[in-house]
Amino acid sequence: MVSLHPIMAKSADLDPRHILNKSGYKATKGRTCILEVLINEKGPITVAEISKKLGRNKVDEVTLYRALEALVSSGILRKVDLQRGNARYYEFVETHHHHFVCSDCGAIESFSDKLCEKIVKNALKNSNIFKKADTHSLEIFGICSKCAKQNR
Amino acid sequence: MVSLHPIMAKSADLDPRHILNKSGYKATKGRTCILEVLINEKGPITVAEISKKLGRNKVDEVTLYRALEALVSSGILRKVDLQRGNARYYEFVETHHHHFVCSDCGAIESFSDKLCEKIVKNALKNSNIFKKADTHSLEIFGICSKCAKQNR
DNA sequence: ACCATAAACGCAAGTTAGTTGCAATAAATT
DNA sequence: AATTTATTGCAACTAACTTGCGTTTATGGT
Repeated sequence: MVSLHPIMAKSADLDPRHILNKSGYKATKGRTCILEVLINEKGPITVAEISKKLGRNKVDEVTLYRALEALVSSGILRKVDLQRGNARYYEFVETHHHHFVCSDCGAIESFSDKLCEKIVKNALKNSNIFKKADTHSLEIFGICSKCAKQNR
Repeated sequence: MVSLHPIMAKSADLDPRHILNKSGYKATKGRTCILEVLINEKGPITVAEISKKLGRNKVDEVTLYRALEALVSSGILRKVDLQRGNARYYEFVETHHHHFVCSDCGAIESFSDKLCEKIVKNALKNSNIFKKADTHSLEIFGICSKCAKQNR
């Protein structure tokens, strides 16, 4: 075990191997690289894009799907639907946030708003069958100014 | 043209044929039945479920997909992702609302909250690239009390 | 009521997205 | 270093969705 010089060390919660082990997974070459791609990406990305970014570390598609599913079930990744064809997107969950998506070019802008918690609280209060919320997703769709200009 | 007795008449905005024509579509037997299923359903439903509910009015899957896509593009239907496997859900858009979904059994409870508009407004104000929002989707995920009881 | 026309349809075939079972491999634990 | 158990890759498969094209059908004009 080589210890890194302080300035080189990643904070533990951004180190793929550490994250994997902490959640009871083996830090295999495959999963480490997959998680690394998602940590660096810092935004939603499709399975096909992940595969491409893996480059020479590419894994079998089955392995990729299984890894993603596992990481989602542990809350390390999040699966989001950006209404772009049939693609599902995955993103590393660092802080909870939402997306503003361009329906035309797919540009994504992230945002967060504490009012969301209030809405969830309201929904719980008014619900007959739910007593607790685990998570939520909010996406706003529109046309970005670049596309708006082009389409005119 | 037979005019219906007042008590039999559907309000125009719930009559599939009227809705179709108003948006420039032909009120074919297929599309009329498809839209009828969705109007009666009053909640998100999968393509497979729609097909089953069509019964003897079943249409080819291609026809179904093309009809759904057209109706979504006109804002008559809405496509939602309830994070249940790979199924996409469609629902008739009567009033804007959101979903509280049980991650276990898939039970759906609809709700709406005016705070959402506020969030959209905030997001627009803070955005660098969006000047206008068309629509948004909000889903809350949790375990319903029935499933919570069973799993214990 | 008939005709023209454009939308909508169904079929066949194809693509993309995601899954299952299983034997081989590689982390982690002892 | 040996053992254990998660993870991997392969082959084959299912599910979800799409494209092209010739035929049918609703609708608006005569």
